[in-house]
Amino acid sequence: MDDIDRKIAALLSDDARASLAQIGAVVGLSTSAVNDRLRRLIERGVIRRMSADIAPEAVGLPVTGFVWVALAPVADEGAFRAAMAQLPRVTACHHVTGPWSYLVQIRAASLDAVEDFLSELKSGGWIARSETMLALSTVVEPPFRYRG
Amino acid sequence: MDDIDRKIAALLSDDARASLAQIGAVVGLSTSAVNDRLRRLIERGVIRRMSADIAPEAVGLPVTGFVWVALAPVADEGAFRAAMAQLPRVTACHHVTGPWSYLVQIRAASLDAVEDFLSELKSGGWIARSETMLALSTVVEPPFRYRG
DNA sequence: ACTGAAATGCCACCTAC
DNA sequence: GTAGGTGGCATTTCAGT
Repeated sequence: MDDIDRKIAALLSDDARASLAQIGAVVGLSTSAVNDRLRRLIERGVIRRMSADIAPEAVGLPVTGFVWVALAPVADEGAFRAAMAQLPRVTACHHVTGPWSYLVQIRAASLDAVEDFLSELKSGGWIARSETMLALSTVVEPPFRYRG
Repeated sequence: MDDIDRKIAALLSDDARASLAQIGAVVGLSTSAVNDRLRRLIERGVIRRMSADIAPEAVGLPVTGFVWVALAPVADEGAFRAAMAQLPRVTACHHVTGPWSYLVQIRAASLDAVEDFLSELKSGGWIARSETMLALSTVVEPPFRYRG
């Protein structure tokens, strides 16, 4: 993992369809050398996937919500995590420091859909308490992976 | 934007390097038809970019931080937003409802780097108050775009 | 670990329908 | 939207440094 590997990672982060020749021209390596490095970057898990970044509004998901979750004392934390990982509307879920256990970020079609999500959480019996915030506008946003 | 377009978006979200023929086989369309649709999806901004998803730890950025920001009353909000958009360590920045103005999400090399980021924010004169939380572990994470 | 060249195969594009 | 032909790359491989 040297500077050239990092440069390749940054280039492909910007354009996953860049050819080996194009990358080579930028980093000053032959296509073969770039091919070798790319193979290793994928094998070692440095590059997880090549993904199209979809505009969420364009697929009917204009609402971004942040849900603070305090888990119920009896909750099966593993099951909670598995459930979050499976839901396509959950774009992020972190165990965090501070007064709350988890921060869950979602994309939703509407405020009604946000409410439905909260109902699902509650009916699952996982949460003791929650607090929801909505994004009014977005300055920087990570790529959005549309999982259907 | 019909079901087939959404299917194409989801497929490319999973694998940006899928060929027109592969996509066509799944959605039941000829390569030409897929090509037309793909062109339109990109033109209309539904597909923003094709991007490699990089493992942040692999490029030396293992720490995820959430910084809640209350802007100073005199702060130039436009300048703040421009600054956030420019910083490569800022992975997300949203204007949010609730007691705080902004939620800024960062990736950092270490806790020291998080502290440096907060110092920068304060020295910029933008913020009145802030609160920082750290991710202890991550269940779901959006793709990470490595901007060098 | 990288170069350079050669070959194979595939892919996107175009035309015609 | 389909089907088919074509030209051009991109990836891959290999021998050599």
